[in-house]
Amino acid sequence: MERKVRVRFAPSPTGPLHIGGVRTALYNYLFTKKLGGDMLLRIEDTDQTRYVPGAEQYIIEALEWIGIKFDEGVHVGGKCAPYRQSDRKDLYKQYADQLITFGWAYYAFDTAEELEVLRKQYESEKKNFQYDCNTRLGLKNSLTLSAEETEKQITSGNPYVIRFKFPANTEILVQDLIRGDVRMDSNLLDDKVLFKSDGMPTYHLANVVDDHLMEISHVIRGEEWLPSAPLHVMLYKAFEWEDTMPQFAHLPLLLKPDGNGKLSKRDGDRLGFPVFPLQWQDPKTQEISSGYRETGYFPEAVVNILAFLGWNPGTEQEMFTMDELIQAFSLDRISKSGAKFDLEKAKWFNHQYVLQKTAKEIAELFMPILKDKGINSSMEYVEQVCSLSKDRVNFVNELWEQASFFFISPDSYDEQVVKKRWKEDTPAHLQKIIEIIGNTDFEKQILHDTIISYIEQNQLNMGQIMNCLRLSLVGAAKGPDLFEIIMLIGKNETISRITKAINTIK
RNA sequence: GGCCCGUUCGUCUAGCUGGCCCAGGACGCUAGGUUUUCAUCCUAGAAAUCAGGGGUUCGAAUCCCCUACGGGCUACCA
Repeated sequence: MERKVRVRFAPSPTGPLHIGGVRTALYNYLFTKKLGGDMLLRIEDTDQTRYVPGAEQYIIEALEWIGIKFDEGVHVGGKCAPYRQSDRKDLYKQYADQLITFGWAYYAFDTAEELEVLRKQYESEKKNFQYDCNTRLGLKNSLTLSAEETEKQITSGNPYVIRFKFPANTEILVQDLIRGDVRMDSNLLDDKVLFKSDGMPTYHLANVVDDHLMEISHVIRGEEWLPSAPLHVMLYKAFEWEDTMPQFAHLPLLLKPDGNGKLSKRDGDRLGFPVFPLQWQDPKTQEISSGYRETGYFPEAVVNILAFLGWNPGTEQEMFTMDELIQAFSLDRISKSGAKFDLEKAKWFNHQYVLQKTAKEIAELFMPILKDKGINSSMEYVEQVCSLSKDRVNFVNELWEQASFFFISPDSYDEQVVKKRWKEDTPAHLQKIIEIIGNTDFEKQILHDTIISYIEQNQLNMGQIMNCLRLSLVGAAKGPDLFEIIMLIGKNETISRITKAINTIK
């Protein structure tokens, strides 16, 4: 049976979406679009205690920035609406009840405190407590209580949860598109809570019910879900939805570049690179975490970086547009082991995109930064500056550091260069050059030739004069072609800067 | 502790159906070249005894087993 490909990205609004989540969304997107399928955004907010205001909006904005388009979802609607689990709350109970009716689940009345005591007790005996087929018969639930007692507990308003009843002695097979067949022994699995005492389903129930109702064909998610995949498989079986059970693909995790462990939200800016797509301010602590967007990464670059963290096309091509990625993507080229984020490579990718963009595109992004610095240059001028300088930076916001001299005369001069190049007779020669510039046609080639011939005629050291001239105009030994700079800043400014240098240095 | 997943240059990885691999590419690094500067760019180089040990085989990074290490999960969180 050919089924329409439908995937979903289903984050919890517990804070800013972390970059690993963005990658998961991206892989889902690439996969489904390659196959002409649908992409849905579902918000899994079944844990009211962890709800963070603004997080949902953040997720939507981040995904939009990165360039992932949704066919259905909280923000765009669709035939399976609503797409927010809290708005679907009333829907889940009947499914939990259905499971109970058919003996796949049971009510449990043990309080969190009671279970905690049990866990402590087991721990002190170096054992591990688990609510499972070995222990459930000794606990307070509808399996051990009589029907009347169970009924009484429920009607009297005592809090209860609904747990999945894992069958004993069963081997559960999870067929993973990335990892192959994974088998687990049902005796080792615990009876997970499906329905909480607050009337909300847990992830496991809501996830399976919604994926079924939304006709999801493939579940592509992080590897942290692999251990609970057997439960999900069993739920499909219990609901008799096996025919349309989605195929699973568990993605390798994104690891911390230093040390070990998976990259977490907590890592923040400790590692020198953002872990969030967009900047985020914690509504409670006001603490700000940097984002890729604000740091200066292009969304295309982030997509390219993320795509290569755990996947590769099998060719030598490294630069990919979103469309190219969609064409090239396939699940079987995803690696199995976790990937560490490489900051240097990330910068290199961004640099490649700076290179690719036109001076005009870069200028448009540089303009606001200039405004911030109090510079009011024309677009034409900024564009020319960018055309000369953009290849030298990884990020647009590094342009100021690299090209500020195009806008303001240097206030200081690199001491190293002064020490090495600025000699007794330098001012006199520069004075001559001022004259040359003043009296020669203000044209790049002519100016160049005239100054060079001056140097040659006087048998001067080329580097000496040229470097001092550069020092006067730029303030340091950096920047593009000297004559390009002169042409751009103009005759008067050039002369005034040289004069200023002569009067200032030494 | 238990269960599950993983392990090729510092990093991302190619290699998956065994010989073309004394392991290829990219980032980074080093050295040259271009640029009279810096950066870009170009070229070259160092860099993995394919986690270790056993098999299978004429032949293994590639197949099997064991061990070690790393990671994930083990909540009325997702």
